[in-house]
Amino acid sequence: MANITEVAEAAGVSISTVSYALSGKRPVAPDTRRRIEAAVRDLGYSPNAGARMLAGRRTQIFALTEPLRADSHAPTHMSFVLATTVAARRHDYDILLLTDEQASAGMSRVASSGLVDAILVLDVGPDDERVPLARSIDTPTIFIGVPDDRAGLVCVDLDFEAAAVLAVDRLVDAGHRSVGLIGQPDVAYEKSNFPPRLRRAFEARAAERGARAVARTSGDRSTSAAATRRAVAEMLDDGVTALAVHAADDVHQVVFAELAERGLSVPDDVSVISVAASFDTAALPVEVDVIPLIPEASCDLAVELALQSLTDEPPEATLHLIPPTLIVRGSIAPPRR
Amino acid sequence: MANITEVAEAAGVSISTVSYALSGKRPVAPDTRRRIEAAVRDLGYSPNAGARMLAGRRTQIFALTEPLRADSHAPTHMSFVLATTVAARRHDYDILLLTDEQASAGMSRVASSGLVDAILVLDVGPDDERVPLARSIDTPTIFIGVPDDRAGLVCVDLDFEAAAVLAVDRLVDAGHRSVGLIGQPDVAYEKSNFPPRLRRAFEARAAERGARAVARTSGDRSTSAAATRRAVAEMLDDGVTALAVHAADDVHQVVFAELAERGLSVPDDVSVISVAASFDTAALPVEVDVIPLIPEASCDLAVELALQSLTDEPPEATLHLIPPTLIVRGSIAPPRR
DNA sequence: TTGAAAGCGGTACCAG
DNA sequence: CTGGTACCGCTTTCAA
Repeated sequence: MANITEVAEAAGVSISTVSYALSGKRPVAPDTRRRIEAAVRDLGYSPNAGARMLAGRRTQIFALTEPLRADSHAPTHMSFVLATTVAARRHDYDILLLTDEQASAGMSRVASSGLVDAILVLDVGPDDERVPLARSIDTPTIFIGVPDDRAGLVCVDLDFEAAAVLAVDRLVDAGHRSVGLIGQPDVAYEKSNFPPRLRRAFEARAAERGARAVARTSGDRSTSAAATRRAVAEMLDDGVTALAVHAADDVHQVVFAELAERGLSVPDDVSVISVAASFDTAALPVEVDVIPLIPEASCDLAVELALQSLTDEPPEATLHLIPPTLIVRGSIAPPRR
Repeated sequence: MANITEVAEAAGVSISTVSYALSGKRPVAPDTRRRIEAAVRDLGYSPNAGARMLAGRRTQIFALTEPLRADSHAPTHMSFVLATTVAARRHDYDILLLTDEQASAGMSRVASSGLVDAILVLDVGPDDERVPLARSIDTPTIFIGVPDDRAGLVCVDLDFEAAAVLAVDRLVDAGHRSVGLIGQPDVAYEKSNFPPRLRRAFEARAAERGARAVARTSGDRSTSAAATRRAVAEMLDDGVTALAVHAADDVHQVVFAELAERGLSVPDDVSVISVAASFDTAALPVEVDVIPLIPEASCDLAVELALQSLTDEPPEATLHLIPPTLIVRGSIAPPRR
């Protein structure tokens, strides 16, 4: 824990020169710089965080609020937390994790103490308590996800509507006239905003294209396997020839298991497309076309926006949509009959 | 973002009085205190974090290093992260999350910049790179989990050996002479330290008690269902009459599914005990005796130790074991024949 | 019971 | 290209 004075002495320069050599905000003679760098290395110096926060204008810390509710899907949430952390580190930022049930308390605390430069909000609910709070504090706040009322907020998200449209179009273009959507667990349609957004767009696009759409959730967490099997079975009996799956890893597994048990192969008997999956679909037992939800994409953008909001040209307070992409792996074919 | 000077002016006192009124480190006259508190409220004041870190001796931040590897079991890790955060908040501490692949870099950075008061280490591997680093920095470090070489380290963990002994004793006391252990996924036996510890103790205790022990892993992550079914089947065919399960939620589900398919009921045909489960076993389809691994217990203790290491009586650099507890739900009975 | 003032360790302005 | 120094906002002696 050496300090800047010791570095300056060791290098035989003033502390301001050390500061400038490190920040690069002023030119420093090459060999002066070398001496300083050597001293820094020898002493294992890194600038005191508190002093920096106080004197400079930046804390180099972002808060990340993520309720981590028990009913949330852990792997998905972890990917987002991880992606955010990695993105932040790339810009020399650390992540302070706020998980308090009363997320608002944490947010106001870090905001009013100036502990963080910006706040990133994960797991955004339709009627999120963090929304009004974000409007009341002066620490820039970026939402990764979209609340119902997003007026005045900076939000980032995959364009779920466009993803649904893309999925429907792929299936209808291949000739399917009756398409099914295996959705998220029931609870997700209340606690989150994107599942209904995707489902609505799915149904609307199907209607536009003159196809029939059947949507089912994947039940509740503990009985999702059974509910999913039933949904798949009923859809197939109902004449559905193509499935879009908007769900976690395990639900995909169950869908394929059910198809296999019925002796149906993909894509010859049934077409399948995975929509907004945030896990690694390449590890599934069947090669499946996918419109992925890439946590890195959302989180990278969110971090960029957070950084930008610290400049004199803050980002527009609007929804920043990430266009969906399609990875083709051959799970879509024309319907059998 | 008012500062202490504004509060002092508003209350008509000096800044030192404000400071003392807030910290309580010096008696303040009742009505002086009231005026200060009013000013604090009116101005929405909370002390600047950077200034506090610089002037005081505490940052009120703990770092939490958690690799968040892709092959790690997300729900389990999330419980630990959450439990740590909650425990820390109870003592007015925030958590800075370090997930870098090169976990060491993050640790040295926060240590040498004085960003955090202590470091909490999660997901500890047998030969963890954070072990030598912890020895080289002067920021107190607490391991939640145990590396192979723990000399000089403060570690916290469930007493897995005692848990195994307790499980074996329960089963043997009930009359079982041949007991099986359905273990963690293969990878856990390389990447972690506790699965082999538990297994060794299980086998050793069985031998001591004159019982036969059969241990199997739950295969690799993607094929764990099949591997688990096979393990259960083979054990039963092999004369095992009681199963100890040391694995995640899904593996438990598979075990019960396999037993049900064979028409075996718990505990009449087979006894089962869950060992070191960190999820909610009450939600399982069968009421099962459990020796739980309680993340809150480990994390609370770790936070206590972290706090204590900031005092002049730091905790002993040793393994702080948490004694196992048994919850009886009626899944153990004497063997059938 | 209260106040004045010396740091804590940087940043960045003002000089040279 | 480099040095001196006034802050940043708080904690904590030292005095009164």
